[in-house]
Amino acid sequence: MKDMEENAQAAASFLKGIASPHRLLILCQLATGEKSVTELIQATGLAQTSMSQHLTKLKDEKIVTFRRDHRTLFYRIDNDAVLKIMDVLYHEFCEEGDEK
Amino acid sequence: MKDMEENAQAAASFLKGIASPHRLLILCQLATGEKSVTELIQATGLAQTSMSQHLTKLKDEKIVTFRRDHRTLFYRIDNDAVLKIMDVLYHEFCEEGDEK
DNA sequence: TTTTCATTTCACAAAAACATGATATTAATA
DNA sequence: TATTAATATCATGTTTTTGTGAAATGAAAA
Repeated sequence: MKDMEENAQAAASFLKGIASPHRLLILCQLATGEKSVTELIQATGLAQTSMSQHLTKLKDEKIVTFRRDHRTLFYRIDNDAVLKIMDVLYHEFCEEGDEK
Repeated sequence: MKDMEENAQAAASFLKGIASPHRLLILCQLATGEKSVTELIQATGLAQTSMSQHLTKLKDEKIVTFRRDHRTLFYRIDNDAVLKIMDVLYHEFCEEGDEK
């Protein structure tokens, strides 16, 4: 095991990649399968530039990858940890588990 | 299920509560059991004021709680989701699963 | 009841994150 | 090859986070 501070730094950097309402929305869209940038823009209502920057951040953190088909880029989730975390978040924030 | 944007906002706010190297370090300390603020300061090397502000943020997000014993406050983790996420992070960033 | 200990709150500066508009790139089509 | 479609990059202003020093609070001990 490496130095705890380094681990914490790496883990925090990864978490910051997800810790944004807009990026979570993007990830929710991608959870159902790969999507083009245009599709993501339509589904989320984000501005084009903003979308592009969010995707860049997700790429930087190795959370998503993409493939090109002609002039369209299709993004997809490519990270097990993020899927597990999204599962936790789903149960915690998206299910109405409050009424017994 | 409520509105997706609201869920994303709530989940992101929660994630931001954890997405900091220093707060992860604090949470790692608390993972082994409750600790006083002074103990946390010693274990992490953070400045006193900074520690207090991080703890405030963790309290705001309902990630930790505390009890008072005389003039000492003992903090502890009080959130299932955060424990699950820490487990994922541990396997991803703190284990040397890269050799072999 | 004054002092001390443990901790929080306040005020402010520095750094990081975010959104937006303008421009660039890349691939395809006319 | 000039144009258009899909997307990325750049520059910039704003907001949010973070750290630090100074002052405040609250509970015990002297």
